[in-house]
Amino acid sequence: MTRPIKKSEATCARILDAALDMFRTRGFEETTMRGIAAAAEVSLGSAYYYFESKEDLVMAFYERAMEAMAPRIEAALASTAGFEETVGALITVKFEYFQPSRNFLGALLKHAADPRNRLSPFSKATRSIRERDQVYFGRAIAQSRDVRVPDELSPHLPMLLWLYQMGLILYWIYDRSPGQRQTRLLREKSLALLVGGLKISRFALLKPLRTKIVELIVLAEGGTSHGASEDA
Amino acid sequence: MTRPIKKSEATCARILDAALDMFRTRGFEETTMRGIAAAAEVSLGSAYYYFESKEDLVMAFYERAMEAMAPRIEAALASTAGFEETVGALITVKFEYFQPSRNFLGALLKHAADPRNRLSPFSKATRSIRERDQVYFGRAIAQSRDVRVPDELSPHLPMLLWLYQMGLILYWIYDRSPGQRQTRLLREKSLALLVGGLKISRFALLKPLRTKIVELIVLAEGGTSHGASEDA
DNA sequence: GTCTATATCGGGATAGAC
DNA sequence: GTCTATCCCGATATAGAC
Repeated sequence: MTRPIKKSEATCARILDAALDMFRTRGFEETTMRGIAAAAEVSLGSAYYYFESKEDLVMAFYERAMEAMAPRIEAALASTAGFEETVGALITVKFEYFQPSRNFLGALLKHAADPRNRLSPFSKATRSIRERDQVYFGRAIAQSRDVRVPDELSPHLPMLLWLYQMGLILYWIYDRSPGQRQTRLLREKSLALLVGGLKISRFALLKPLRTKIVELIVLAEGGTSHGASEDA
Repeated sequence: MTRPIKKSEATCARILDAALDMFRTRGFEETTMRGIAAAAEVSLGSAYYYFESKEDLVMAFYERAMEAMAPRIEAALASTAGFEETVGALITVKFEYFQPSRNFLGALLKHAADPRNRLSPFSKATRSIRERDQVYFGRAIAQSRDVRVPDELSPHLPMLLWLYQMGLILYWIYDRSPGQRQTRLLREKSLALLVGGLKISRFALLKPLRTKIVELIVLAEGGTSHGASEDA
């Protein structure tokens, strides 16, 4: 209790390290709990003592990833570049960090569509991670001088940008072009188009369209579990 | 051989019926092959004799669904209503048909995001089903008199409408509002907005924007496995 | 050709002994 | 806290009844 490093912590870390390593190299499905236990030199039962399920190990992976990316994200936000560059940089951090785990993420995103699945980026369990990431986009918007977002749209924009990022990541995971060139192109072109759209979204002429779009966004958000009201 | 109804067909149908029933009531993961065999009153071996895997039973479900919906879809296309109504009717057929299987579809869509998974609506295995459905949307476009789609956009529109439909279905599956009211609202409003967008997409003023969007669509299609070139 | 019974394997998860 | 033994399930394989 008094010592900072207990034996149990070391065991726990050893299991997690072994798991993440195998997840990265072999993927999620291919990695077995028996394999993890063997690599960590503990029994199967011990592995389950520390992590209730294979999914729990994935949650730990998410947490670690967000922690590791935080300083790089701060660096991206600290630069004085324009809005498009800053958002592009935020997204690039993710792509670079997840590059070695691309296959693993692929296996994970099988569960992505189901917000009831703990591992889904839309689940309650991943909520804090998701919100932390959306706050980064919010800061990019707040500090940008070259793009002024209409007031009705701005409360939704962090979420929308995050969603856009998730779409890109999904595309990237299944992109089979060499070096995922296709995703890079799509990322650049779509971001330019998106920022262009935001810039003209203030035009008075577009007011009715804008209103309808915001209505739709509010409506869509209302039906999700991570919206304002949580239960049902 | 000569008799229309062979014993094997009856057995096969019994297994499929039992499976679909259990899928609907209990969900995909919770339904076991042993359970299916027991409900169909055949041995486990027999179940595997007719269906190579649990996934095969799901494929049979898809096939059945498309067959069952075909006449209703034809009826929707036969009406002389406008474009928005016709597309709305096409989509409504799906919602009504899949209503009793909503939970089951939820379990399925765990695999949806992975185009390499056979059960994914984006997979090679489901390709013919997907294309058949897209053709329906193509017919709705072709016969519509109130909406003229720009030439650059029209080859992509059946796919885009199908994708839009899939998005709505995904939303619907996880919609927890009573009677999935939320989805109905979203469906109506988004379709109106979409058709409105299509109508103004012909304006000469929007030509540069249109070009960029089409470029983006072509780019995105190029990276998918169900695009023009199939392998890699 | 149709079907049963049964054995086997790999893998996630759990119970209970120590 | 750790391990062994066990269970369940999907999947495969096989031998043989009819």
